[in-house]
Formats: sequence, C-alpha cells, structure tokens
Amino acid sequence: MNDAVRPALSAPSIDAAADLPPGRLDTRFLESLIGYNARRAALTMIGHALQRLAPYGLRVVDFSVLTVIAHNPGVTSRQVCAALDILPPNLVGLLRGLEQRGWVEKREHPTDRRAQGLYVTPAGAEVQARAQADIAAVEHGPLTHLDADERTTLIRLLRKVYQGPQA
Amino acid sequence: MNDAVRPALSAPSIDAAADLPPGRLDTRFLESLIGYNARRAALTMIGHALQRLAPYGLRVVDFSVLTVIAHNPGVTSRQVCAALDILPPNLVGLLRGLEQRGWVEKREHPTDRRAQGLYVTPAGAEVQARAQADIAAVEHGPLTHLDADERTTLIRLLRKVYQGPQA
DNA sequence: TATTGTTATACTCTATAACTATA
DNA sequence: TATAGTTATAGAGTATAACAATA
Repeated sequence: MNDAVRPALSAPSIDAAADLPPGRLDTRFLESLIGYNARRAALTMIGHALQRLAPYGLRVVDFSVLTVIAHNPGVTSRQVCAALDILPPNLVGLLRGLEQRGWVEKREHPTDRRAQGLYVTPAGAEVQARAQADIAAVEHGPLTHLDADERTTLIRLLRKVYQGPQA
Repeated sequence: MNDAVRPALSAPSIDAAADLPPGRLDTRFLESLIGYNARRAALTMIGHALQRLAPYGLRVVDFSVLTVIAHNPGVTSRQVCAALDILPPNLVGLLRGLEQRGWVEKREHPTDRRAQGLYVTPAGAEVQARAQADIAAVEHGPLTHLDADERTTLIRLLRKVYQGPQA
C-alpha cells in the first residue's frame, strides 16, 4: 500500500462519465471485475494482518509457514512449499529466520534421509497461537465490515472462484 | 460456524490431522481467512486476464492504465496513480511503453503547464475496447464458476471489505 | 533416473530520495 | 511553499539453473 491515494483537486477529464462525482475518475469497468475487487479486499485484509503480526516480528508469509508447521508437525520443506505455493529456494531463507529465532527446528526424517521434518519449538507454538488468535480477532472484528453470515457467504464464493463448483 | 481453531500441537506426532485426507496438509486456519481466500481468487482471475491480454502484449497493469485513460480522456498522471494505487515513478515506464506502441499520447494540459493530459489514440482505443471485451467475456464466462447473482453478491461483499459499509 | 534441500543469481514489482519546472 | 512529472536507485518478492546427497 502507498499513500498516493488523494483525489486530485480538479478533474480535467473533458467528456468522461457525467454521472460520476466530480474529481473522481471513471473506474467502473475495473470495479466490475472479480479479480480487481478480490485483489483490493485481499490487500486490505492482509494489511490488517500485517499490523497484528508486526509485534511478533512476523510478516504474513512467516506466519503462514509457522502455522503450517505448527499444525503439521514433521512436515517437510517440499510439503510446505506445495501447500503455500512457495518455491523451494525461497523457503530456505524463511526457515532460516524462524530457526534463528528459536521458533522452528529441523529433525531427521524417519524414513527419508534426504528430507528433514519441521517442528515448532514450545516458544514457536506459543508465538503461533497468540498470532493466530490476533488474526482471528481482526477477521471476526468490525474491521471486516461483515457479519458472520456475510463472511461465510464471501468465503464460499471466493473458494468457488478458485476451486470450482465442487468446492 | 467452523470457528473452532486447531490446537497448536508441539508434540512430534506425524499425522496431526486425522480427519484430513492423507497426504494433504492441515491448512484450515489459513483457509478460514478472507485475505487468504481473496488473494487466491484474485490470483486465479488475474491469471485468466493475463492469458486473454497476452495476444495484445498487455499485462494486467498495462490494461488497467490504458482503460483508465480511455475512459477518462485528458486525465493526468497523478490521477491515474491515485486511481490505480501506482507510485508516480513507476507509472513513467508504463506510459512510455504505451506511448511507444502508439496507443497513448500526451498533450499539454489546458490550465496547468506542469501537467499533461493523457489520451488514447484511435489504435489505443481499438485495442482497449477489444481487450475489455475479452476480459468481460472471461468474467461472465464459465471459468468464474459463478452465476450472475453470485457474482453480484461476491463483488458487493468484497467492496464492503475494502470500502466499508457505506459502499 | 528422480527427488530433497540448497546456493547463486536474475528478473519483476514496489518504494524512496531528489531534481526541474511550474503553481 | 507545494505540486507534476521525472530520474536514479534501493528493496522486496518471485523465478530459473545447477549442485550434492539420497531415493
């Protein structure tokens, strides 16, 4: 997000949409698109999450990785990559950061000596649980501007978009 | 609904989520979030748009800029930046590309000699109109997995998320 | 021969500082 | 003093190629 979102003083648009408030541009086509609106809503909600995670020194991607490991003890790097759509080379640095803070540790995999099992430490589990509670609070809080039914409907429709009708 | 949050296990049990299909990870918390689902839906729809725009040599951001200019003749750079949340230095290259292809041109601003009015050329208007039709086709086509009512509801709820209840 | 984790690296996208010419 | 457009550049995010160890 950036701050360059101040409407300009005058609207030099000559003949654009006459039924729009003066000073505002006609962006109605873009605003009619699912992708455009979904992206803006995602950026808004991710911005809220960002603020809630900042006290823990976590970015959204760090929290996602930490959460997947916390909920799937012994998971491998490749599995985390597949679940979160992260490329393996880019996960290395993320894991290194979580390891250095003592929140994640690698142990040898029980059956495959190439792989490593990922686990959260007690400290990591604590941080993840608190962060998850904070994220859940903002998700169900007034910042979403949605009641419970609307949230349910919204998520159902979004899943339909990216998973198909069978979702 | 499904607000029950998974307990954070730190014990090294391999199969954490016994009620999940084997081989799949537990990502249920992330999947309960508006931001996560909105981002995935946005990436899906933007991917579709990407494919439709490729024949014109347009990326999504190029199409967005071209569309705003086409629908708002004489608009200034700063207004485009504000409308699309693009930082002014990053718009320069985008406009240069559209100018070099003969789709956009700058004229002097009628009242402010610092500014420039942006206009689409006839060729630019043609490309924009065709691209917009293609985008609209995929938007209302079977790839969205939504009927008209669902699309309307989805967009209304997404706007509520990022614009507030008054939207 | 294929896969896991890794390094190095390139490419893209986004953000900041600073300049010029106008207002 | 503030704003429009621009340059240069820094930083984050994302992508590909290739390697050693293991399957």
